[in-house]
Amino acid sequence: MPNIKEIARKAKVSVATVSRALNDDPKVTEETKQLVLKVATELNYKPNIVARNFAKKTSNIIGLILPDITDEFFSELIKGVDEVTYQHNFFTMVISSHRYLQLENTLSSVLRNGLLGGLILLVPNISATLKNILAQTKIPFVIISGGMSTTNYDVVSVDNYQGAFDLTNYLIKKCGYSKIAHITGPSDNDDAKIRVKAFKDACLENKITVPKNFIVEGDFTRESGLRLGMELMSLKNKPEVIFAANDMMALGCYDAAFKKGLHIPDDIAVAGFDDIFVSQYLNPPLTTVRAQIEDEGKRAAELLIEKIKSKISVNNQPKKIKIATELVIRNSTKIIK
Amino acid sequence: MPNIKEIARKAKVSVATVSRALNDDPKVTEETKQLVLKVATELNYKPNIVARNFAKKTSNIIGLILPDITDEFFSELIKGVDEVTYQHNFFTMVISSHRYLQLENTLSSVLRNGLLGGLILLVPNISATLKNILAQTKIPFVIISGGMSTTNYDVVSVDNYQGAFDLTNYLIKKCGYSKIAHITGPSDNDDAKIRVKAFKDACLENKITVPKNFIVEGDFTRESGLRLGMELMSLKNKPEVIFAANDMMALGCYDAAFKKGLHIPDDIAVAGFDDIFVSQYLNPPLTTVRAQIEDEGKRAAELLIEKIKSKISVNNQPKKIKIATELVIRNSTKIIK
DNA sequence: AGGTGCAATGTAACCGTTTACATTGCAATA
DNA sequence: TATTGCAATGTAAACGGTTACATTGCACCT
Repeated sequence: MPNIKEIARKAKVSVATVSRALNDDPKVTEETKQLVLKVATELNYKPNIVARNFAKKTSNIIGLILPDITDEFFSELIKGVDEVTYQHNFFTMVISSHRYLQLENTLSSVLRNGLLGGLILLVPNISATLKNILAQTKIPFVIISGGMSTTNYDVVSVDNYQGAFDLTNYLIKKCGYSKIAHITGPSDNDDAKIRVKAFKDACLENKITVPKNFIVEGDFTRESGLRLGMELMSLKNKPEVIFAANDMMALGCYDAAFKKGLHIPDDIAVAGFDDIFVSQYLNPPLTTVRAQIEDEGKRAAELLIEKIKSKISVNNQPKKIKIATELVIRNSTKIIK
Repeated sequence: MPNIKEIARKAKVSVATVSRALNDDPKVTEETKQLVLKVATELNYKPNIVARNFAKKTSNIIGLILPDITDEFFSELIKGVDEVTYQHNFFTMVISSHRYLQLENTLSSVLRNGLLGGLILLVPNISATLKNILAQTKIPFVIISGGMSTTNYDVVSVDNYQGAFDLTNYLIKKCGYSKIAHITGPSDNDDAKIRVKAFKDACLENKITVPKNFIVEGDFTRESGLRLGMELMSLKNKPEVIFAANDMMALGCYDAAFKKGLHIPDDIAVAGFDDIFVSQYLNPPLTTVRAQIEDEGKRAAELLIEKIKSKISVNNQPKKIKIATELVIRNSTKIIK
């Protein structure tokens, strides 16, 4: 396995010159650069990245920390991240936080062992301990999270507010629904929180009053959608439409409607958020909100690499990137007015 | 950032002793080991993994090379791989081969730059150039691929044969279908090839003759399923059931049936392979074959780590691991006899 | 007591690359 | 011609570990 020493010998120059030539240092003559490159090619030389990272005390590996659960978004996200990192000669390392409690451990060791040149962190919210850990680290990072509230960080997030607002607004203004319920996500999840907020704001703006028992807390699972959907459909004065904070819970509502013998959208309408792959194939197809997840990954990676390359990040205004959403109207809701 | 030199100073021992203590070398006294560990903890020491990998000329990073396309399996696969690697103190690096032509390039540089300690390679088939590259590499690898034909490699694969055979057999023996068609995957895809083989064998064993025009080649996309489904359904003597080589093409057949005004399963039955998430929600739910993809990732990672740790792999008999499949019977097929 | 063997620890080379600093040699200048 | 300055290249230290080899000192043997 050839190294720069060998190239240096063959090209009759010093290792420093070889290193400089290979790194396009302007201080080396075009002539010697060509010579070095020629010899390197002849020897089929490949730089030892570990040695380089070690010497430079940097790394061209970007860590992508994912929550424990498997999610169909992840492969899109990973694809987006990897595409950008690859273009910039970086690598993508996927790290699942295997138990949530271990996230902090995993993180604090991974951040300090020199392996990573940057970090993309996908988290449901930013805990105090997490803040602590992030405060101590020197390597640049970007957070993918619903909450933009996290004022001091660079954050990429789906535009939950716009998406949920548009959908709610559509249900009220275009469809004519006035009895409208919402199944929220977990109360500690930033995405979920913002969707509730947008839902409430849209109702308020349209002068729709929402009874307390029309807003119920789920946990993004299908089971919770089923359970809470049953509850809502069992009310004496039941809603005309249920807006579930994600498609998975909307799916649970389909199950609930089936159990109650209710027809969607005639007896009860349902809408979701995410536009997971299955949604278009449901019977009826689900009205929902779509976000470009692959794009989210790309934007996060671009932002991170920008930070890595220009180390001025520190005192800069933190960047907030929102991934636009798009209303996807299908047949689980209808125009009733 | 503390390093072993600092620990050595504080503990009044040499760096060699520190290194040994941290690596659980039996040659160091329990007493000094405890002392070193105590000091290390006090200093909140984290080993520099890059330096270690560099010194040992090994790496605890496992590369997972994925094809360009986004697939819902990938996140399951990644999860399985990462879970195992994590348990063994390895990391998982995901590398998408961004254009198929670049796979060879990506690979040959990645294999030689010292970054990876092992490789899991997901490929539709093993080309000659790929064989060449793999022949030259020193680092251990495992292939995830449909074809077990690849005799000289360690391979983990879904048991395509058993799955396709069982399904075909079920359609004939249990359901009583005798006019049975098959939409294959791409002819250069090993998984697809084995599924066809199993389909034919099962038909043969049950003395069912399949007309030539009942076996048509798709490319695993929904569009090809639609197109070929239309073709098959337009035949004068059309099949009673279509076995599509994956669920995506089965989905296309649903579209085709809808266009032709045919009812599934009464006018035409459909079966698939993979049991993707959407299949259970189709109308009617799809009869198909399921494989444990996460398990596939785990097995591949386990096998690879075993190879890495015991470097005797070379002259050993190559390991062939098959991931069992399971018949999933739903309502897109029915018993007609 | 002196020698032997071995367990515990220390010393220093080494991994491949980068880079601060030193050196060289040539062109421009007085 | 001697001096200066700078561009090109060279020398060697440094990065943080691991490990071959050297050293130490103690227990055991004769």
